[in-house]
Amino acid sequence: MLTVTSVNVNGIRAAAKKGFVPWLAGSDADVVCLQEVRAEEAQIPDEARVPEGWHTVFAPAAAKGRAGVAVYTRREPERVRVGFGSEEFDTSGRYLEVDLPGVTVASLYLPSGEAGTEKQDEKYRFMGEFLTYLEGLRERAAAEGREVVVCGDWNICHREADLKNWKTNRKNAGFLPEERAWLGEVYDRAGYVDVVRALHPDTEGPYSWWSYRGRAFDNDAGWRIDLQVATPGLAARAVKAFVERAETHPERWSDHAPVTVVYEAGV
Amino acid sequence: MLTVTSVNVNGIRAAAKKGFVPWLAGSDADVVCLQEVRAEEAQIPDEARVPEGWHTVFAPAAAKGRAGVAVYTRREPERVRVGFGSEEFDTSGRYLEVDLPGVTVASLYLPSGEAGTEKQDEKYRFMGEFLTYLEGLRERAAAEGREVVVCGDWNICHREADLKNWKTNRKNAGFLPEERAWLGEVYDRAGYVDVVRALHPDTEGPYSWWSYRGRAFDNDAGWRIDLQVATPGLAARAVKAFVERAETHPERWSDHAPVTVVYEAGV
DNA sequence: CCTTCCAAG
DNA sequence: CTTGTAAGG
Repeated sequence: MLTVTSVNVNGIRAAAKKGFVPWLAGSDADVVCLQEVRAEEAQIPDEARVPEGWHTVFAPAAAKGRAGVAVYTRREPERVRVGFGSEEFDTSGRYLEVDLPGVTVASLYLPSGEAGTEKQDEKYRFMGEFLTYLEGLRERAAAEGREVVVCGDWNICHREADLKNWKTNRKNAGFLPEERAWLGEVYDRAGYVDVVRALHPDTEGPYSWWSYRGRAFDNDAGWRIDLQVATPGLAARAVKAFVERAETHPERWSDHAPVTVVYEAGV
Repeated sequence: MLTVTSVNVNGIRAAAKKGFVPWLAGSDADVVCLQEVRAEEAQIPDEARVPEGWHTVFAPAAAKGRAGVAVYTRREPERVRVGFGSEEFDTSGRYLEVDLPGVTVASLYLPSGEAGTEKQDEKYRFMGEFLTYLEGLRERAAAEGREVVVCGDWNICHREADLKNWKTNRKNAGFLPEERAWLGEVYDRAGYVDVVRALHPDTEGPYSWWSYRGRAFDNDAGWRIDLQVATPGLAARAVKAFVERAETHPERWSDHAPVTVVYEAGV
């Protein structure tokens, strides 16, 4: 049994003031992947940086207050790798991998982009390099007999069922045709599986992000952009998946909600 | 009878959320001079911008979110003047004058400075130009038979009794020998009177500003930098002066407290 | 320590 | 609308 949670904390310092720490203390997960930590390790309060019972590794961005990913594990990782071999992105606080027995777990924070701007070009550059990396990762993992799951904020919805207002967002970053096609490549060409969608093929959402603007959260006008993208062998072991909307964290300590998957032990 | 209050609000938008509006509603003053408004008029909520029963005039700074002075009066002013004829400072949101029958009331926000930096040079430039202006103002007012009071945050303490920690602040902006000497010139050469000190010659303070850092307020480690500097004829009419420390505005909607003087009617 | 700004999301 | 940063105080 392996329980993995992914959550974009939107600033761990702000989240720590609003309920992240008790949420983590109550979590049953074996691994928690964080995105948008937005702090250097030294700036994070102890309760969040070295919580009782967890090993934590951080990959902050070179730019202060930006991006930053982390992985919290109950057992110490066998190995830790920062970045994915990209000159442009390895110091941008967007990718971190840890090896646990038989499985590699990654925390990814893909650039959010903005249609028609240089930020979108950057997102496309990241996507290009990262897809190549994912293919190699799957091959290496297969050769070693290990599974992989890339958790994180992918900042892309694949299908209409993945966001409430898909019609009005067809020209917005996160649901552009090129982005959707790319995510299709991650599944069809690189051979990964969107675990939550595989378990819930016919549901709207479940959304994991709601804008702070307007009444997005109250209207459940959300996006399913926080994904667990796994190798088929691991995906086949997924027995349960859920998103913690307001019910379980009513304090709303982030604009994203935690996405959890329970993976069975053997095959 | 003329009651005049001066207060540095440290951002009128923040102050308005913390109690400035009810404080104003409960004020007995005829004139209230504000400093550090830190907003353009359009950004100020109505309750603070056009409060019931007041006429308000604003002199914002060209730089957004900086400085800014205002004068609130119960009767409409006869005339309003922004700045004091300085090319460098007239758009800096630091000086505003209104003429009321027989008396000119000004709201001043003197640069705070920082010892040994360009900011201190700017403060000295302001002080130089402003002293010249004050001399001319007193002469013109005398010729017209009018009195003058320049209310505001002067950002200088004249004497040791004007700040709690005078020993440790002798090399800090606000209590530098040159600044203290300059305030002496305002009194001795330009002929103005520090009204609150004239009424309370032998008291420590009363302080009107306490840093937000550390426990300055709780320890009453304050500075008396918010002054009413008047022509001798008006100063002679002052019958009462007080600073509203925590007692009367426990919400602490600014790091400064209002300084009020009651001036008798005739001479 | 607090209030603005701005960029980013 | 919220998070950081930075400057200013």
